[in-house]
Amino acid sequence: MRPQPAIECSIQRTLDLVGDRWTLLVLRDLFRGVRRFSRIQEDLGIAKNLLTDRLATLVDADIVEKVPYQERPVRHEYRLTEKGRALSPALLALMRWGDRYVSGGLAPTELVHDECDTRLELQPWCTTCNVPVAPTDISSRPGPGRHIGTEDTRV
Amino acid sequence: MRPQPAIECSIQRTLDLVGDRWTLLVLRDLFRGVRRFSRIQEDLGIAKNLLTDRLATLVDADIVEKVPYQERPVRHEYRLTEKGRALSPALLALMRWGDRYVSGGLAPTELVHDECDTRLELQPWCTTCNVPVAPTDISSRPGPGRHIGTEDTRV
DNA sequence: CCCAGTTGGTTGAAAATCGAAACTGACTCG
DNA sequence: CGAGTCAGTTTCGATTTTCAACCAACTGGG
Repeated sequence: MRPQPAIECSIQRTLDLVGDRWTLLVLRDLFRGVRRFSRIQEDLGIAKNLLTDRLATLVDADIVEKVPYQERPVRHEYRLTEKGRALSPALLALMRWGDRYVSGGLAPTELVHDECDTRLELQPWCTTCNVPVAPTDISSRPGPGRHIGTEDTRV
Repeated sequence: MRPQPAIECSIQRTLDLVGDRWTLLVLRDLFRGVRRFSRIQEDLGIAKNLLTDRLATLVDADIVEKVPYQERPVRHEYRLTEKGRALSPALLALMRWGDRYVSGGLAPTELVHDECDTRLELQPWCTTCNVPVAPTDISSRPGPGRHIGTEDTRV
């Protein structure tokens, strides 16, 4: 799919799967509970052949599963797998960025914590210290999955 | 750019700006410190005319700025603006997802907490309860920036 | 001065992808 | 029986992307 493969980078690998113009929007709809072919198609205005194709790719990648919601005629809906649900931080991050920089700070939709009804933020979280981490307290280093050439990794 | 506009959603608005096959990869390179036209072009294997076009769009959107790094001949490099840097949580989230689900848990690059040197996670965080929030404990509701129709917002 | 090389592009044609609309097939409901 | 729904598939013209060639402004070497 990607022309010059080579680079070992999880961002690239992720975008190879979900980084086209429609896929993340399809996933957003699934997160929102819009799970049926025709509803997604209507909602996004995506061409049906493309939706067919994108859903098949997502099912292949085990990000989405196709489950029957009725017999005769057999009809399916598309549900996020655990792998698919794990994309929620990415979608949330894109949404919060859009809220702030494209929608002028006025969120069209807010995501809230069920228990206390406050709007969610997205933060880097240290599982050892059990605290949120500010951008200034972050460093990067090559991991076990292979090194990528860098010059200046600081933003 | 989007065929059926209508829907008021910050994810869609964000993806209208950065949601094509190359733009997020270009931004990743800028985060990594790869800032010059030819270096980005080589690194990604993107066609030059597309890179020209994508960079111009990013500059237009004030996500990237073009700054001269030498006179005679005048040569420019591309740098993230504050708006561009604010996309880091989104790229981080995509990276962590790729680490876990595409790279088999072996991160090519890790981001670590300076103080304790452990790898960071990126999680929705409730600033009221002061706890990380699982996807299943999230609801959505219309915000001040306009309503979008929803049925069942549960994941 | 001339020549090769680097950087940051532009141009144009071929190939791949996308979008809109028409069509299909399995079934239900009246 | 006929109309309608859902989930697609097929077709084909329009748009995008890729690939390769070209260009302009300058540098440094001889």
